[in-house]
Amino acid sequence: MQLTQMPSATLRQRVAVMKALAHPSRMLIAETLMSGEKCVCDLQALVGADMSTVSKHLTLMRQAGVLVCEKRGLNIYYRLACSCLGTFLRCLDELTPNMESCRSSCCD
Amino acid sequence: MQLTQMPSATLRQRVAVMKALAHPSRMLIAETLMSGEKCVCDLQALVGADMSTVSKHLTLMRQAGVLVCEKRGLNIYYRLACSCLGTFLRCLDELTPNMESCRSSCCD
DNA sequence: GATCTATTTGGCAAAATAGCCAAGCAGTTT
DNA sequence: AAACTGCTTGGCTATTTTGCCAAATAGATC
Repeated sequence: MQLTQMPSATLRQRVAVMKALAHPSRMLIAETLMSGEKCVCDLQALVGADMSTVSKHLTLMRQAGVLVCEKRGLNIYYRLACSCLGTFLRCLDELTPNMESCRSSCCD
Repeated sequence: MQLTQMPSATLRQRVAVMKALAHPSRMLIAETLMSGEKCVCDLQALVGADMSTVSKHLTLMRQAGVLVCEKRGLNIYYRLACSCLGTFLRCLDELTPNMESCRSSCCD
């Protein structure tokens, strides 16, 4: 692997963000946080996995720069760090209808 | 794992797109294709991996709906299927400067 | 029709990721 | 200060992803 051209820091940052969103539980968390911050226990209830698993997902997303957290009282609240995500996801959702043509190989 | 709420087809589609972009070689391919279509051998030269590896990356991206391909003459040309990607990536790149605060835990 | 060219597919080993349990930890309440 | 609350970390196994090689394929050229 010999990835020239783009600044590698930029590339790594972008890939980290994509990885942070490339999992059903994490995508659901991101979607949910678009309507405002939530504490870890809320997100655990949403995802339905072990608390430790959810915590690890959140750490990953925070380290990628997708989420920010803040401690208030007993709870830790997470929220989205960037607003551009919603726009992108809505665009992707609209892409879905014409998917059949995209999924097939051009050699079929 | 018990992911309620969002239509699961939408969730799966979104996750597939994110996975398709969550790899340095594939992100580089996506970035490159923003300036127009390229054939597989061009992309192999860019990425610097085995041809079969690049081909598998391209298949993954096509199946996720990120790329479309077309055969012309001896070559197969790949291009981006959606234009919204560029906007999102530029937004992410601008996010980078304030990353330090995002990466740290709120409990530090 | 044999050969060449561009690309895909199969198969496998190595590396990365996911998720559970148990244990740790920092504030809070008693 | 003991016990509780909300969350994170360590450790482990199971699953998924990655990337190479070798083999297959489809169309172009000889």
